[in-house]
Amino acid sequence: MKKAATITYTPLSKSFYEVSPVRLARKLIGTVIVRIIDNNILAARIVEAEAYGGSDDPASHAYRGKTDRNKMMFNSGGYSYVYFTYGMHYCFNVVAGTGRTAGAVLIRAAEPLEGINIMKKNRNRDTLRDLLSGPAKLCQAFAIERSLNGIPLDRPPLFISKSPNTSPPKIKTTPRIGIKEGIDKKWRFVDAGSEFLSVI
DNA sequence: CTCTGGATTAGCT
DNA sequence: GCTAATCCAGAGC
Repeated sequence: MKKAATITYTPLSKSFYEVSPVRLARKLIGTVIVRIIDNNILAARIVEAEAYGGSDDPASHAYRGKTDRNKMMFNSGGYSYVYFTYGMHYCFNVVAGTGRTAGAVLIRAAEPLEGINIMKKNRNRDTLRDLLSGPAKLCQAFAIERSLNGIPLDRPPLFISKSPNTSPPKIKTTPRIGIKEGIDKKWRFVDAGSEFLSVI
């Protein structure tokens, strides 16, 4: 029998997410993403996130309006937006705002806390630092794919919990990664000095 | 309908 | 540093 989790995770309520994507991205650094799968718990502390807006943000999927793929970005906050890219990868976003404008936060990297052996198996990798250090890696480790698009994030099988840490993370902002437009905006938020970032 | 390229990663050079 | 892997949304015709 596997040892029980030593920490109890409580999902953040919807109101936590009803702020702008930029504000939400900052708030999410240090919180814990929790995945329940096959009676097992996976948990990781978010150390890197990027904000994406709506018609004001050319780097956003929602820039050109609502489509079948990006419609979750126009929802009110607290839901997942999972999309497929590069023919082989999924990325996980947290929808932000009240629903009046589009917006979401891409979760780019996290620090493994619990269920590390399952993450290693899902990733087919043994190195701790290589488990969650990128948006597609994180999805693979957490078994996040298309069927989890649009689900609420305040209950299993996937939710986000307040940081277990007492000391708040030291947050640094940088331009977003892997985009061509909107590089002037410093909408990437990282836990400065974390060993588990996608890009240092 | 067809075509292009992407909020990426891994593996090789 | 370079690029294959591999699907589908979005744009153009």
